[in-house]
Parts: sequence; C-alpha cells; structure tokens
Amino acid sequence: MDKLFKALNDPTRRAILEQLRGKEMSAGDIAGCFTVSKPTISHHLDLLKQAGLILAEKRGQFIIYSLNTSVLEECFAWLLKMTEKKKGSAL
Amino acid sequence: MDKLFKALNDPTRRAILEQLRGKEMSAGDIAGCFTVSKPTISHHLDLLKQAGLILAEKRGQFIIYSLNTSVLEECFAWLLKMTEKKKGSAL
DNA sequence: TCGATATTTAGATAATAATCTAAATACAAA
DNA sequence: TTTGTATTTAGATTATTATCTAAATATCGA
Repeated sequence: MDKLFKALNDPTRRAILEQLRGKEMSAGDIAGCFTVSKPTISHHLDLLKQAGLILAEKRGQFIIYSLNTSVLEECFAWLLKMTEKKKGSAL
Repeated sequence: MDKLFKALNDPTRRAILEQLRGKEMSAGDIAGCFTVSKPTISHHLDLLKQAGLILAEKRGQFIIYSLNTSVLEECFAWLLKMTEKKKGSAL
C-alpha cells in the first residue's frame, strides 16, 4: 500500500502509466515521451515495477513495459472504505 | 490532483483520515491517537486541508476537523480511467 | 569480434518532506 | 487581567526523493 501510493505520488510516473494504457512500450519509447533523462525514467520505471504497477519483459536488446492495473484494486478498496458511511455513525 | 496524491502518500495522514471516519475530532484528539508531536500532526492536518480532504471549523478554543471525501472522486476517476480498457486497444 | 544501440547502475547534488523543540497566538475561565 | 489549555508558526535538522552525468552491462548486426 505504501509503495503503491508512493509510486502514484509523482506526476511523471502517473504520466508513464497513462502512456502505457492500451499499449506496450520499450524503456526508450517511454523516455522519448518525456524531457527528463533516460536514467531518471529508468528510476521511475523501477519504482513503478516495485509497486507492481508495471511488468517488464526483456525482448532482445529491448525491455518492454506493460501496465498492470490489478494492484490498483487495493487502492480502490481503501478509497471505497473512506467514502463509505461508517456503521453506527451519524456522518 | 498533485496535492491529493501527495496528501495520501503519507501513512500518518492516511491514518488521520481513517480516524476521522464517522466522527469529528479536535486537533488535540487527533494528536492523541499518534506518537508524533502535536506540531507534526498540525502540519499533516494542514496538508490534508490543502488537499481538501478535511474541513476545519473553529469552536471556541478548539479546532474541529471532519472528513471531506468528495475530493476523492477525482482520485477515483483517475484510477477508473487507468483500469478501463482503452478504446481501439488490444490490451 | 567490433561498434552501435538499449538500458541500467553508480555516485553526486539539489529540492522536498517529516520531524522535533521552542515560541507565538487565541481563547476560556477564574 | 492573569493563568492555563489548544493549536499553530518558526526555525532547525534529518531523511527521502528527483534529477543529472558518467560509466557499466547486455544485445544486436556488420
């Protein structure tokens, strides 16, 4: 949960996730969408991978990244809990 | 959006939001639930307020905080977009 | 094998963020 | 109006994070 919220906290990382929506991309393709350096993108990809939000697959000299939204369920569940009325509460 | 994700990134702040579920609490009440100092809690409350996640109302010498989950809609919407299948995509 | 490409790792730096203590402010009650 | 309680603000410190350049690693193609 901690890693998930941490991963989602950065605007560049959220933008990476949005880029990955509906298509796979190599690390270089992803880096090409942003102005920050490739090592920086590589670092963001690492954090996203640690959070389980993306999957990495090596294909030849490329590393292909794809989105994994299943881990967002945990985030959804927490948000849902927060928005639901608590039992026995007036609020 | 940025402030929202930032506010949700810290475990103490998420715990504060959970405490506030179903009941209003003074700043002191909230601080009493945690081991960190009162100024630290005050700072967390400020960030939560900036994100619109809590409301503050002064009552006499107390400041009463309450949850405002409506801003979480934005977060929900983003997560939903991410989990939805993109139009014209194979994934 | 050698040179080019793709990506990461290492190491450094600068910006943010969490936390603390001490002091300031606001209010209440005596 | 003085004392005590509630809370925040100021200022400093430490930890974390984002970012960069340079170097290392891995793979491809000639």
